[in-house]
Amino acid sequence: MMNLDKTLSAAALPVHEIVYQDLRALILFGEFIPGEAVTIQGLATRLSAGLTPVREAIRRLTAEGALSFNDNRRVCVATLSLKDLEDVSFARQLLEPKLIFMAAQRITDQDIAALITLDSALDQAIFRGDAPMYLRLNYQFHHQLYQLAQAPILSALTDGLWLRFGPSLRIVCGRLGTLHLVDQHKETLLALKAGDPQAASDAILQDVLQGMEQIRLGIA
Amino acid sequence: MMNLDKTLSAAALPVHEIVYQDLRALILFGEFIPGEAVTIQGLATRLSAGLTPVREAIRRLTAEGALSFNDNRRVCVATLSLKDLEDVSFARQLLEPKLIFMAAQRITDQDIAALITLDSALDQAIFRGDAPMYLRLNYQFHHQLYQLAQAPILSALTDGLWLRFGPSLRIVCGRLGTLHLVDQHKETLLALKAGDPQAASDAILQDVLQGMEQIRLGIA
DNA sequence: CAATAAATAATTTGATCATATTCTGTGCGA
DNA sequence: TCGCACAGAATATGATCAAATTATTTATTG
Repeated sequence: MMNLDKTLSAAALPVHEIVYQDLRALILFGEFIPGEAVTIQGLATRLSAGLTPVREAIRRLTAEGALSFNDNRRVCVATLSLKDLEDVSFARQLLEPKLIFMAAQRITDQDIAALITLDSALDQAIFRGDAPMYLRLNYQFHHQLYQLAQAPILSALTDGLWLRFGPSLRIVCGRLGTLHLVDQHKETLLALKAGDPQAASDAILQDVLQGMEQIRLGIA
Repeated sequence: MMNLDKTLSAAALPVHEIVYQDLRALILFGEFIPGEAVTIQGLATRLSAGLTPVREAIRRLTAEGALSFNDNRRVCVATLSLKDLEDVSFARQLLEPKLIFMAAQRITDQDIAALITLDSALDQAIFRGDAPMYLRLNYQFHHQLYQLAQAPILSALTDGLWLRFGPSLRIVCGRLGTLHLVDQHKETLLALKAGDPQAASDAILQDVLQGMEQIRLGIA
């Protein structure tokens, strides 16, 4: 007989996978402060899991640069220096336009419609001043495009960069609010609708530059 | 009293760290075949470690793309499709020249001397047909340059790419031998000695292109 | 009877946890 | 200031359970 869990709840993921995703979201969407210490026990309690799965999730996120493993064997949320931010920015400027160019070549009208819906919700979140929701939706907007590019390795690299500046984004929003936020999503969507990969690529580059500049202002 | 292990054997690293480094080297230097299954228990036995540290190392390397986590919850050495190779190649072409440009700006005569020594040993390994040694030294040559760039994030990204094509490199050497191998290390070293970052950057780009092309021939 | 398919048993492997050990930093007292 | 003891935290092991694969047996069909 077919396992009901698999059909209903997506796949019955291992606990270490669930913990990873939860912890990833916590870091990505600003539940932690850069430099904040995290303990295995603390996370196990917070996420209702055992020590081993938490340990595995921590190692994964350490490999991705979201957490840092100190000499003391303690783990803390990675901090982002200005120099680090420049490196992240450099990498995003190279990778993200390429991904969006590829995505634009295979995107369907249905995909575009979904992105428009997402972008509307994003605008509303900004208007409401809902920073956590803004962070989630903005990430989703970009992440969807990465997936459309059908380039797993480049997507993984670019996705991983978000973990580096995720915690700092929180500070940006907290300090400056959300109303001032601007993006190039409208321009990107127009280019996608027009079937113009180069224009979409250019628009995203501007979006990346704006985003990175906002973080620079926030952490400076 | 100070711990003697720390002064003598570098730092008394945790087992999970040692296992990670060992396993990383095994993957990077061709001890595994792409697609080969790895078991937790098998690695624990092979590396004389417990299950938990091995598990942690596996999660780290999975996050880096060296291993892949299947739906079966089994883990195997990642394979590299031609499409994947193109993506890796694209990323290396963008990242590596930048790193070497930065390295060239801060490199010392002492650093250059060390690289020359390394490159000589590399030539000898090629001449002897010692493929494993060639793989190690070639990686070291590039890795040293990454470190000189003083850009931890870009270095980590670029370093991680080696894990993607490491296992395939082995096949290249095994199938084609080492004697035909060519690189642009001499040109790179000349540019470094001349204090010309752009020339060093260009030389490394050629080296990357050659290297990626060799893999393309190997896995095609 | 042979061949294929289905069911079941055995083995391997992964996931998780409880527990013991080791490490790190800190505060106390000499 | 130095050394020692203690508390908190990370580390590591092995046991136990669950899932999946493989091997074996049984049943069925042409």
